[in-house]
Amino acid sequence: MPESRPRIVPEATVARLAVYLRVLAGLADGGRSHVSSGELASAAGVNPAGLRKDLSYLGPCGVRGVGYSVAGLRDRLTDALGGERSRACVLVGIGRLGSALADYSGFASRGFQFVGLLDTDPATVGHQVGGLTVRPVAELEGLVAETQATIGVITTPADVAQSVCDRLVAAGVRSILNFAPVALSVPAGVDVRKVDLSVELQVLAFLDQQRDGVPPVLAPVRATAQGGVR
Amino acid sequence: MPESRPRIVPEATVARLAVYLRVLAGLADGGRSHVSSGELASAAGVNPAGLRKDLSYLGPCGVRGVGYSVAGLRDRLTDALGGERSRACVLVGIGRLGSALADYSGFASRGFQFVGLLDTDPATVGHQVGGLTVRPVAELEGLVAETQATIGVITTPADVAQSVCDRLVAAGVRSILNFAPVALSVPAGVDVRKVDLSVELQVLAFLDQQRDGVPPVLAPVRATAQGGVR
DNA sequence: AACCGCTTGTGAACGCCTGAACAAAGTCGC
DNA sequence: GCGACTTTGTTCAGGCGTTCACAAGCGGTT
Ligand SMILES: NC(=O)c1ccc[n+]([C@@H]2O[C@H](COP(=O)([O-])OP(=O)(O)OC[C@H]3O[C@@H](n4cnc5c(N)ncnc54)[C@H](O)[C@@H]3O)[C@@H](O)[C@H]2O)c1
Ligand SMILES: NC(=O)c1ccc[n+]([C@@H]2O[C@H](COP(=O)([O-])OP(=O)(O)OC[C@H]3O[C@@H](n4cnc5c(N)ncnc54)[C@H](O)[C@@H]3O)[C@@H](O)[C@H]2O)c1
Repeated sequence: MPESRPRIVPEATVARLAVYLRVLAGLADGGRSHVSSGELASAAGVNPAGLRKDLSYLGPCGVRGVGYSVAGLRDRLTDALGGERSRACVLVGIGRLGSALADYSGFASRGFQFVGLLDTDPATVGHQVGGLTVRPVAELEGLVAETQATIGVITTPADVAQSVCDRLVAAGVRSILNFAPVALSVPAGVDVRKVDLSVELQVLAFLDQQRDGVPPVLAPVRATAQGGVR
Repeated sequence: MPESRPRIVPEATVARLAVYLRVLAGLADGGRSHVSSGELASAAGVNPAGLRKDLSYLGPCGVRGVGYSVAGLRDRLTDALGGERSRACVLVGIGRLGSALADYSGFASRGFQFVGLLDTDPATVGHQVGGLTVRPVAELEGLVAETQATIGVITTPADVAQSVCDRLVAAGVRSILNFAPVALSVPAGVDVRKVDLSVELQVLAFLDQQRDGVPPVLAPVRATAQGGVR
């Protein structure tokens, strides 16, 4: 059996692999059997050469002169990104954003299943959201242990996000997706990814201003003499 | 002395500047007058040297031996990231996610104001969300022209996201924040940033699997790293 | 069977960003 | 006023990621 080489995959590549996988799933539904790197790259919004390099981390996946087998590549990517098995997620903070996430069907189709919704607000606890009943946050530890959840999603206000994070980690969760606008500190061995929507808007505002303001005036300036007053 | 010329600022740095700005706002509310790069970096979840390098793109901002003036640096960052003026945003697709965004108060405090909410669903149009009335998507062009909105946020289903994007661009919007899981194609001069939550979960799943699969391989163990997009 | 067109896979150059060390500069104590 | 301490701003090197360009390989065709 040809052992697949466990090369190191850059994190940026992993994120793009997930995008390729989604595009491939759509192509498979459309009945396509083969696809070229150019077409796939176009649909994913990336450079064709970069896409081929990304896929090369998984070893040879395509057929030269033909392209990639849609179903074959899809399965390969699925396997590389964590396999078929469904991953249990707990969601803490069932407010406006948390409710939207809990109700979203797009996660389940990718193997991510919410197994617990937690909140402190008595007015929220007991409600049915996305087929689950919101439970009091006191049950967090028991829920994680019981369901073996590996992913925790934090959609609480910022001031309690760190304490929620600490409890999740202590309960055994090793992957956290954080929507609260704070930098969480976690022990080594725990991964945190942060989604910061305000930052996204602010970056857009900056790019907008830069475009109008002083566009490409001093792009290639390589002035090494920084001492002089400008 | 002439105003300091804006050097080329890497986009990754811009995103972090927005984070620093938020931390500084919190410190200012707390009454702090000065802060060191170490403390600020800790609160933002980055390396102190990297933070100083980021700030150096704006020219000298601090006082050696003392640190940074909280209010001074906050104002400087605010200016660098697009000024004080409030930016008008239109939100298309007032479903679960769109409603959560429209209702969120955290954007207004950073100068981003929703001036229009658009949807096609007759059951949604006319409803009051976040102080605004949802209007039919047919009014998109008129609304953008009238309000001079510069930012468009897309929270529609994926299959109509491209057409919505095209209409926004044609109406004059030059910055787009896209939550739909598709790669939007836009003409040059228009900036798109994409938020893809499924990808975030998939990356976490990959890291989780990698950790369990081949533990002793990864040399670079980062303590409290916070992912970025990058 | 051999050629030809097409597409993949990869090597190497380039540019960007990150992390650490060092020098400049300002303040506080005396 | 002066020294020493603190903290910034900058420079340097290293790693990572992206892009280009081309050789290698496969299918179809004659
Ligand atoms: N809604 C958005 O569009 C948006 C955008 C950007 C960032 N965010 C961030 O996402 C987070 C949630 O936003 P939201 O709009 O849903 O807020 P929200 O107030 O609607 O919801 C927060 C929920 O967390 C619950 N909660 C509070 N303390 C808790 C605790 N200790 N344990 C468990 N649950 C607790 C509250 O009861 C509430 O239901 C916030 O940090 C916010 O800054 C939201
Ligand atoms: N809800 C989530 O947690 C979540 C997570 C990840 C991604 N997303 C993505 O965000 C988008 C919205 O998600 P959602 O859960 O809010 O979906 P939703 O179905 O609740 O809302 C979509 C809204 O868009 C409106 N709409 C449809 N066609 C339109 C058009 N042509 N013009 C204007 N409005 C139109 C619909 O009437 C509806 O109100 C989807 O693309 C989804 O894939 C959502």
